[in-house]
Amino acid sequence: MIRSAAPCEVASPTVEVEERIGRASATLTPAERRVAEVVLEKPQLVAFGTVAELAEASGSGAATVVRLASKLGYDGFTGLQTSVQHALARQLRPAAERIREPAASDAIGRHLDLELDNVATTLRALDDGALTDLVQHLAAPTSRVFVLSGDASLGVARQFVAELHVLRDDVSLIDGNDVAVRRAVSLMRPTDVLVAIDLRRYDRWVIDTAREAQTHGVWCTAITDSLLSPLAAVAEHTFTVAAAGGGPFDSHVGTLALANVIVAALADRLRAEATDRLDRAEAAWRKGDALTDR
Amino acid sequence: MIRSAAPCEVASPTVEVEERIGRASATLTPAERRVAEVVLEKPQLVAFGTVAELAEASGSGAATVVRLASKLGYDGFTGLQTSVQHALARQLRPAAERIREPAASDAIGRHLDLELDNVATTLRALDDGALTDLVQHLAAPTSRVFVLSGDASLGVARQFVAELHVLRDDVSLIDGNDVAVRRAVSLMRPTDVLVAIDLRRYDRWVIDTAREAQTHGVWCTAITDSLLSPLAAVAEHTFTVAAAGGGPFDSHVGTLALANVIVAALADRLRAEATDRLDRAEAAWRKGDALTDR
DNA sequence: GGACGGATGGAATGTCTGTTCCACATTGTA
DNA sequence: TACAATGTGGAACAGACATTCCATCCGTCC
Repeated sequence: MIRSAAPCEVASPTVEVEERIGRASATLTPAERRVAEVVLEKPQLVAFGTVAELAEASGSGAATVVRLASKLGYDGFTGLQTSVQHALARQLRPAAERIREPAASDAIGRHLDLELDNVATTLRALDDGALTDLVQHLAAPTSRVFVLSGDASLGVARQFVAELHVLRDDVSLIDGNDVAVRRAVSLMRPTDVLVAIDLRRYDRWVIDTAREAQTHGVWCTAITDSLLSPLAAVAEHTFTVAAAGGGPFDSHVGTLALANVIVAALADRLRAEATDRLDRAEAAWRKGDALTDR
Repeated sequence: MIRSAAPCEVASPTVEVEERIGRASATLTPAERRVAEVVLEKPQLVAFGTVAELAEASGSGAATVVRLASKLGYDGFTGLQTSVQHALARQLRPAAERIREPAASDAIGRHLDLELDNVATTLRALDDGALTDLVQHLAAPTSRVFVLSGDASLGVARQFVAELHVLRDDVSLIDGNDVAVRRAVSLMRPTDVLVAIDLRRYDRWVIDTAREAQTHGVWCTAITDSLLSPLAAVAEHTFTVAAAGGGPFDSHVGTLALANVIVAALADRLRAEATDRLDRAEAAWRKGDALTDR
């Protein structure tokens, strides 16, 4: 049987160092061995710590630490530390960069990795408290919900609006020419809720509109690419999305995944009313025979 | 129902730092903002690097880096560095604790699993030959491209249309009332291309419209949930998508990922014309000062 | 039992890094 | 246009660090 030769390339934090320690383990003195054990068990201590800390953790002297590093073939402790740092950095790289290394296998696979990373990064960064707060505002029966989006994400925003609108009334997308947008904003009330969606290379009119809405006392949330986004400045909560694209455009897959979570959470909170609305829509479809299974 | 208070301790690489940057973002000077961007994008540089390196990476001086750290409330750069180190160390805690991540009993984790699966299933099922063929038809300069979508996926379809339209002319979404739709179909020609998007509980009008288009000799492609879909019957190629949703609606994350792949492939094939179109759009935006970085 | 060799940790040293201060540039304003 | 205020980076300074050297200790062999 030919076993695949260790396909798991993630490996432990310090492949390079482990190998050198294994190779030299026979020639290590007792004190050096204690240091080596700590290096293997707590790589962070090597990556972030100092010679003195590593010496204390292993119950030895600073000189022993440096001697071990030299014996392993490194240029002093600094060399060992650099090696461990590189290993750790490689392990926690956001996968978006990891992909470009292997000379891009097939196009579809590259997209797959990219989009998976977009979804994972976006949803892992999602703060539960902020989500709950947003949903609470979206669920308020007295509020009206407005969605504002840059041109690049307009389709996804429309998808978001459409699904929100199934769950509750008074959901609208702010869109159209300058006159229409300004009118819409001028009619906003402090009880209203705004969800603004825009990624870097921000549309100026979106930023301006969001700012204007905030001055009207509207409760704002931002879905954007960074906490340094101008949208974040006007928002109570900011949800950051990963949007690395394999083509000429940003990918809004992460944004849509986030939208799905928000919609699902809102549906959960509005269960009673939402199911009623869904049932009525269902009845209307059935009456008109609008849907079919085949 | 008492919601579990979501202890979810995973968090993103630098939750602490991110929060502080978001809070202070309004008071940051231009140079400080550049530094902050690097801090958010490359935490490793802060954790492993020095003030000088961070200064160079952000194109600013060492003093600015230290000032930013102080402004964020840290005790100098050292404090900022320590904070990032702690965050990174938490993130890469080996396997033992991270195994909980994919399991995920909380709502967000459930969505994460679902959406990852949607993307993976959809793109893994994507046939390279079919994709190439579709792109070839989409790239034909004599063809006109029509996109047809069920109501549930209309937003994603609009996103698809918008991006296609940046790459080439004559792309339109078939939408509107029955009269408008029938007129649009009646004017179709055998050289045209139709991409029909609809998932189970198919919209009858979408199926009918697609069939009608086919009788006009239009080259049809289906993006749907199954090869048994009625859309598949009229299509030259059928791309199946996974759309399991955590809420009351289907998730169109997989569909959007597929759309991204198609758009990217088309952009690749139309490189010359597409970049020209992108450049002209860019010039127009610049002239009107429509986009901004902050 | 004494002397030798290696191992070990403490202290001195020189380099590197973070911090602070100040002169210069840049922006906004009268 | 001139002035004021703020932003900004270079240079000096002080501290921390890795490194090296050396005295001490322990085990071993003669």
